[in-house]
Amino acid sequence: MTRPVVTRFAPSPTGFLHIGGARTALFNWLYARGQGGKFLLRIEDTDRARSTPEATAAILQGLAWLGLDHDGEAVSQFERADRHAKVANQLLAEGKAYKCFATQDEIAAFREQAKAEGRSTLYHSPWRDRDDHPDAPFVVRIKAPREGNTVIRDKVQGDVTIKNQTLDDMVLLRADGTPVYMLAVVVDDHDMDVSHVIRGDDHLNNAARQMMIYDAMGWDVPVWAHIPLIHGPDGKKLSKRHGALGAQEYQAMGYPAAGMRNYLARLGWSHGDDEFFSDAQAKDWFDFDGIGKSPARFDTKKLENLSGQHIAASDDAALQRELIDFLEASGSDALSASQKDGVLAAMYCLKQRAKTFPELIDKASFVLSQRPITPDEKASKSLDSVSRGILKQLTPQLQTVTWGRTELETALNIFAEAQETKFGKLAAPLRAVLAGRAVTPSVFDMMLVLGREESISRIEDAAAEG
RNA sequence: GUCCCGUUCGUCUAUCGGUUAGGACGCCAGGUUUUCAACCUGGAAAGAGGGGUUCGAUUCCCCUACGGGAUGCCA
Repeated sequence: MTRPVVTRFAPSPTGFLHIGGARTALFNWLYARGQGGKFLLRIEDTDRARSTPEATAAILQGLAWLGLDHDGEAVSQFERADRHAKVANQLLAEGKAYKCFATQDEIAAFREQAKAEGRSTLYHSPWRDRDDHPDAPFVVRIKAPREGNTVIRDKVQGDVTIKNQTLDDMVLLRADGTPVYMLAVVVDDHDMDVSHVIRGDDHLNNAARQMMIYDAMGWDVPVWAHIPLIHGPDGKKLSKRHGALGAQEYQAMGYPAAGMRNYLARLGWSHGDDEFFSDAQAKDWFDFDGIGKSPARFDTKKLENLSGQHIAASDDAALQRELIDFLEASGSDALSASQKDGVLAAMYCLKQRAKTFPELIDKASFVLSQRPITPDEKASKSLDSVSRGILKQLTPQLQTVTWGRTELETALNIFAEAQETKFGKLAAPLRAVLAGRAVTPSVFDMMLVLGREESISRIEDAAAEG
């Protein structure tokens, strides 16, 4: 029996979209999209004290940037509290759960003592089998099995066996009647028809607890896939101390979303020796077998490399669009129409050597500069006297951005013909540019002008003058 | 404390009992290049430790060490 594939990403809105969360979302998205299933989003906002609308917005924004589109509306877990309570009460009515009147102080005291005596801190409520119900606040606890084993059939971790005696009668409903996370996830995942639960392996132990609820309700258990967490460069658990870790920070640093997706997918998952791949390939290849079991560290250098490859492989127009979006998001001055045109025209060449959008901007400085351009002193010093002279002479003409490969090729031909003259030496850098191997603001600006029809006579004049 | 998971070059990883342990990023050297970058060639670099099982272990089992997670009326 095969259920339609439904995955979900269920972050709690207590902060920005963590890079680890982003990867979890990506895995869920890749699997759903690869299997022709659905990818749902659920905001786990049952912790009213820590959940904020700002955090929800940040998470939504992060997912949007990464292009991880979800199906349907995002579900608010908090709004489903009544449904969760209903399930708890059903369990209560069926005798599968019970009211526990133990106070938090009592339990805390028990745990402390148990710890001091080196015993298990597992709390066994005396109310599990009592019928007398005092008129006092209570929580609803599930009756956990005390014998046998629970085996989590995990697609990543394999079969993990948990002894039921290590499971406690976990709380389902708090004293104030609100549902607890463990209950909420199970009910929501069931109600949302989630077929595959792909999440961090910090939930591996929880799966056994959650299975108690599935069993008690007679529901089908989803397929589990607990993926290892991402660690910081020092191998320790990821925390804010490691610096920029939110998806938004990486967006702000100018990494293209496609590169980020590729990098994140490759972190902890592999498909043979494939390193650089497209979304289509990732969706096609993604499987649980390729997921490693050990935590991976975030490596900015590799992210940069992959980002550079994605920028280079991007469609010019799409890249221009993304660049404009990036500038907009970063609050930079908007580009003028001619600057946009110039960037687009230059893209074929620019994209070959930028790893991030800021680098792309940097390489495009000759296009973005205000005309006329004042020759770069430092750059022109590296030219020989003749070239410098030409550059100086042509400076007034450095006011156009209408150029492209055709113009460059024209210029190259001119230089090739002038091989015997002093201009011959400029043919090399020109060829380098055409081969996509070199570009500098000064040289490019010269070329930009030299390639123009009306410049030819000037060049010839200059050549004649020697 | 108890329970669960993990451990291959610096990093991400391949290997599903027999390989000179492969690739990628990074690094080093050389080449190309009017700068930077890019590019080309080459190089250094790994099975945590100890026991088994086996003709043969990185691979299977056990122990130890180290790392991580869980043990909440947090998610």
